Amino acid sequence: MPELPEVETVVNDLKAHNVEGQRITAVRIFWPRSVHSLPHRSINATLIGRTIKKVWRRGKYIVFDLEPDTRFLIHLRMSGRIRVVAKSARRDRHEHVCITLKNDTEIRLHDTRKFARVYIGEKAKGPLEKLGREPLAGTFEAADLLAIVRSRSRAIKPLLLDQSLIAGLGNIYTDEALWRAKVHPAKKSTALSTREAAALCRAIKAVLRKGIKYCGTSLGDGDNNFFSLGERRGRNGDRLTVYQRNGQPCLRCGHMIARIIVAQRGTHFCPQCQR
DNA sequence: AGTCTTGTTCGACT
DNA sequence: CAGTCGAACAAGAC
Repeated sequence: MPELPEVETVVNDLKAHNVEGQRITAVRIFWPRSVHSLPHRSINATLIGRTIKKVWRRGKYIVFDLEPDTRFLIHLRMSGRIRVVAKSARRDRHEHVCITLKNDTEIRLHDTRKFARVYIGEKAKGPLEKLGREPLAGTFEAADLLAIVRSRSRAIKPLLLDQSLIAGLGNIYTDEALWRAKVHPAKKSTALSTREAAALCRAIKAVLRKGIKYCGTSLGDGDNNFFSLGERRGRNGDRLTVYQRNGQPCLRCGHMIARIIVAQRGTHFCPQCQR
């Protein structure tokens, strides 16, 4: 599923497909619940005729800054994918929102599960305001993570997944970061030492950068698997250290990787080196 | 053919 | 209030 590195990959691919600078000429919606707009009828007025000035990422949101001043967001949730295709291309039955551009291409939201959302105009403000720190920002340092883990008393894994504290981590990269930092996913956040918090901060940045470097994680061929534009697979799946490696040996100590449930989430870790 | 699974958000409950 | 738990979302896998 798309987490920070996957969303970053999609943003990079959108830039490579030259959507920046294009004017929006039409919007077609085939599954209304995929769109959050206020009021819903103003979608055309908010988008059509405006130019996409910049595409960027905040947490797991794709942000489209428009000119004149407004924006829309896309959150891919579990199985959402973005396509940029000729507007004449036949619509797939899972393509729920099509945004036509001046150059006769379309940005299409494809989602078998229909959980992905497009936030338009006023509705695009709230989601970004609720987000916490950007983990890859240079200003996000060990001391910042330490302050966050000390500010709450809960298991470290759900804390890392809390988008209002740190924006962009999901199940995959959280498990990867905790393994790398040798921290047990169920350990109480307040019990982390200064040293552990520093290691975890470094681990978070490292696993996210690695994910971006290999254009995201695509596991298997299922419908909720991640693909970027052009059905391009991420190559980070082969490089995961713990996620979905339960039953296989730990790459550090050889102990068998375990799968447990933490905060109702499937969690992969090494019982030997993560205490 | 019904049940389970999946990630995220949100609301209810403790 | 802070944290935990479960529901809802939707469709594919089994």
